[in-house]
Amino acid sequence: MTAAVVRRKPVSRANTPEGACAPIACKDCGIYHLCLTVGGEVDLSQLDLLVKNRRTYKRGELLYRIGEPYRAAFAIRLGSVKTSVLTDDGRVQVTGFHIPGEVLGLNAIIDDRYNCEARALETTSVCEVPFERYEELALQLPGLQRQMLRIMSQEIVHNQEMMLLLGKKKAEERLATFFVNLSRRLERHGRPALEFKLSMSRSDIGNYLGLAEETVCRVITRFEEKALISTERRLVRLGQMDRLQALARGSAVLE
Amino acid sequence: MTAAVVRRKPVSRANTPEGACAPIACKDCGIYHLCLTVGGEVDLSQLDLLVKNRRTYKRGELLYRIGEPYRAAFAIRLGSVKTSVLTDDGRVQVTGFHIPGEVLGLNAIIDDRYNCEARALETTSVCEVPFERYEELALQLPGLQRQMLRIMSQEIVHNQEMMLLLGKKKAEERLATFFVNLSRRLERHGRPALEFKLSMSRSDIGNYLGLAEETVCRVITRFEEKALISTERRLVRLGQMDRLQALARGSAVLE
DNA sequence: CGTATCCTTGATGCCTCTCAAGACGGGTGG
DNA sequence: CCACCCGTCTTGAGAGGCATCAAGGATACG
Repeated sequence: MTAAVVRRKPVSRANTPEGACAPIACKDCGIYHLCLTVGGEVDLSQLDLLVKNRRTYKRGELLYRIGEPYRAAFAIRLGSVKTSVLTDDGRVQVTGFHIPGEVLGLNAIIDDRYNCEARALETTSVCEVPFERYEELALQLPGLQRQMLRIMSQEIVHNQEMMLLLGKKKAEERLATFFVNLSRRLERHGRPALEFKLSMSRSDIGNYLGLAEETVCRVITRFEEKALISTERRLVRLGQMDRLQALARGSAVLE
Repeated sequence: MTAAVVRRKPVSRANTPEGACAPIACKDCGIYHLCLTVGGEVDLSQLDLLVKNRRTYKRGELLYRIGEPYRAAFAIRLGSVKTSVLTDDGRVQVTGFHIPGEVLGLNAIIDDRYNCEARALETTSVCEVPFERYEELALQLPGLQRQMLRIMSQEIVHNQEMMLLLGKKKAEERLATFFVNLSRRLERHGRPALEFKLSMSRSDIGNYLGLAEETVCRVITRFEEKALISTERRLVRLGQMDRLQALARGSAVLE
């Protein structure tokens, strides 16, 4: 199974129909990316060492904890994961939500310890990518390094955007930004971008956005009153993306 | 000059007396680190291509802007720099302050464009590190890649801590965290850690911490009343580090 | 069908922002 | 060398956005 995936030929970067987007071969699946860049350059059998285990985590299970010795990076095939950091007195800050096709845990490669914790939001299937031989492999596969840098670079950009959001935006702008970004990422991974089911609770969203759970509810209600979105529990339909985007940018207010 | 620096032999990581800590050779200077890891492995003359220009920026001058094509990374020799990101409607979020011995602009290597802007807070001398030949060099210098990953990894950790601060901490905890962290970094670079001069304004600090300038002033005043610190304009003396640290952790309150 | 979890809405209070004004200090030009 | 000026810092008063506390309703799961 692993070998089959790894030896898959690089394909064009054109849009893939959703049906053809099997989790591990998805054009924007992290693992695929990691493999794509090295394909054809070296003996691909080496890559069997990279993608080893598949595993499923149940809702609430930890993929890794802060400070835990590095085991592997994780490419999500199905489900979703939240990552968070902690204060010494127990407060939690959710730092990100991760959907199929995304990779997490990469920056622990250098530190040898995870610097945040990751918890499955629902039943989640991942590829674990043990990188114990990372240093040697990197010597042979220059493209691998580039991919690593790219993924970490993206994370830095995301974190900077979050700092901007947490430091400068109002509640409505934060929620609008959240929906717009989630929508964009779903689209990038070939999934419906205007109607989807949230895998995280209002409480998680609030924690992520630096808001109280109740504030999240109230803002969502306001959005519904203005027909920006409609919701039913965790099912969300984005009605007016343009106005949402304007709100997210701060270039409009919800009059 | 450049060659001399580059060909410098690796030295022990023991503490260096402050006097011996010339900016570019400082044990924790970013450039030194970049060079250290590659020293002795390859033809060092290659490294002349890495560290090319020295340049001085005046207070308020931009090192680079958001979206500008990648020119170089910057190792600060003397002075200080702030980095910030912008909302579309012009709001600014300061994402970091950088002191001598630290490197910035690295993650633009992959994107080919800077993802934040950097501005000198005072007269600042930097080494510009043009990485146009980065990809080739990385092939020959595996240690270089590792250093890049380490620096980016540190930035991710810092950003995560900032998200925690911006999302969950109160004004007093934020200021305490700011002073403790700055002190730690100054110490790491062999400078006085309990008495120093801030290069940034109250307004910059407030922006960085997600607070209004006035709130920064008021909290500092409160700290002085409790004898945690003493200040005179931008000169700061940390009087009770233990209590500051307790505040920063959230495991104490300013009664 | 009961129970736990999640979501929603209301009332109240507080932390921090905003607006305002004055003090202080450093730099500059006469 | 002094006086002026402007940026920065400080403190006060008031307002507001969001957190907190509280309670009821909806949904999923065993």
